[in-house]
Amino acid sequence: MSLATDAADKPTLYKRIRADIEKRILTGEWPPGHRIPFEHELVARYGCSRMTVNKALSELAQADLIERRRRAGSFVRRPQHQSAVLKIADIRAEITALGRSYGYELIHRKLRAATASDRERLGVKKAGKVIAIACRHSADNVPFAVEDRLIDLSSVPEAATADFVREPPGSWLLHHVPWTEAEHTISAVVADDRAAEVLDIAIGAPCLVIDRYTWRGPRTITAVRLLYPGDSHRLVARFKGG
Amino acid sequence: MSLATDAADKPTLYKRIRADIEKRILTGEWPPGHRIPFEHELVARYGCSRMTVNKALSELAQADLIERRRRAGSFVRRPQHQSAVLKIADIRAEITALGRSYGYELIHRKLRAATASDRERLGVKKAGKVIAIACRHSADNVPFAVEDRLIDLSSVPEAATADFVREPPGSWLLHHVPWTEAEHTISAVVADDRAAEVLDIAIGAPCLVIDRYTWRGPRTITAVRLLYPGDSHRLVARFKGG
DNA sequence: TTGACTTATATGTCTAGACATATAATCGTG
DNA sequence: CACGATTATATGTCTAGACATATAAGTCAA
Repeated sequence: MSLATDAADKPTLYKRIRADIEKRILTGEWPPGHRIPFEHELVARYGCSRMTVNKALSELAQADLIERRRRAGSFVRRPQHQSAVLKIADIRAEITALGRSYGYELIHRKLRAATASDRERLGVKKAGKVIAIACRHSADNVPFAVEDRLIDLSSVPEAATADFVREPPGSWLLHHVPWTEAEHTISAVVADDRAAEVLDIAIGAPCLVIDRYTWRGPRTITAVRLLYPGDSHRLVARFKGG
Repeated sequence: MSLATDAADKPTLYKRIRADIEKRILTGEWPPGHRIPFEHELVARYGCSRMTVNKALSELAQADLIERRRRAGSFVRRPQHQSAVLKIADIRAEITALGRSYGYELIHRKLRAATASDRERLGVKKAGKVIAIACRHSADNVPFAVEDRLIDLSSVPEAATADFVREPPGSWLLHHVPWTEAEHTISAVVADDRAAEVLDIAIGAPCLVIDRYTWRGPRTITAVRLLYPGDSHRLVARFKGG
């Protein structure tokens, strides 16, 4: 028999320290505001060097589980209910993850000079060209979401050469634009006649709306509105405690 | 003069290394998949020890900006659009932050033995007592949200002694229960007659729903449903890039 | 009491090494 | 060519120190 004696091969020491402290916080044994043992105390308790406990504490601080204050010590932070991690999966991934077949359909694609309302929606001042796209995503041939998108061509000139007939613009952008930042706004509306027709639902049915605004550095990339039938779609946000 | 040659007191070295790399990723100079210089190369470039560049790279890895692979190197990860930080503020804080006056009203509070549907909603198997609460939050005396909550008394026995007449249950729990985890589910519905009456909106108006399920370790704490008039409330989730 | 000054101390950062370990790449062999 | 064994190497973890620095706490004078 090899050397895996008991539980799994123990993780590294700093991870064990980190997990020990995390457990005491999670169970409430060390409530918010509680002062965690000083580094030199943990050094004594675990018989290791200060750098090792420092690494454990630094990671806990980066995860917002504790707060470190010079000369004072490290303290358990109070839970941040107001901050949760929202998973907004790529639509294709979301549908295939459910074991359903993904379908995509371009409704229209238009290249045009940015109108005033385009500029407002993209948050840019200068005139320029944009691509306006409407398309539909479906699962097992049932409409799943309708997408309404604007791409700023001055930020993504390559987009002019893509026709978006086979590949959804979201996936195309993901593969052609480097790292981006994004902001999502979630709201609820009732389906108007156009949405009702495209999604094959009743006029007045509740819909979940995600408006996603994406940019890189100071440059706007794209603004997109996704409309989901309210009874078939939910967003799940999980609080991240480490 | 010491060795701080140019600009202001530069941040610490590892932070500068981290920022340098981050910038190249953000601008797209190093696209997803690109191999970041090896630690020993960065050591040479910055003239520091390996621990210093290791700390910079470890933090970038913890922030999911890069991926580290033994023997292979460190690589820029592709943007994780599917993960965003959702701010779900405390309702009182949210309203007062808008400069409006906060109002709270208890509609009913009932202590009872858990019914089958209570147990299902809380995700517990054993019978026990619960508190069921309905209340309303308002801004400048206009209904803002209606709250429907279940508290598991076997997890939070002290809740039996709180009347929730002045203090909303969310805020009470925040101050009486240690660290918790939570899961939020967001969906859209139309107002039924009861919701329409409490929120003073039309029947059939769109509403945003947040279902929050909170627990600590294995113990369920509370399940709450918040219903917001769809035209007056939005959730904002910002992509966290580090 | 209050404000200015001093001191003690916990964290923040860094070094120049060390050994461990996973794995990409290479080499041999059937 | 296929596949197993070997090797090289980049990262992972750790040490025993060092000095820097912010700041809580104490000291002292106005």
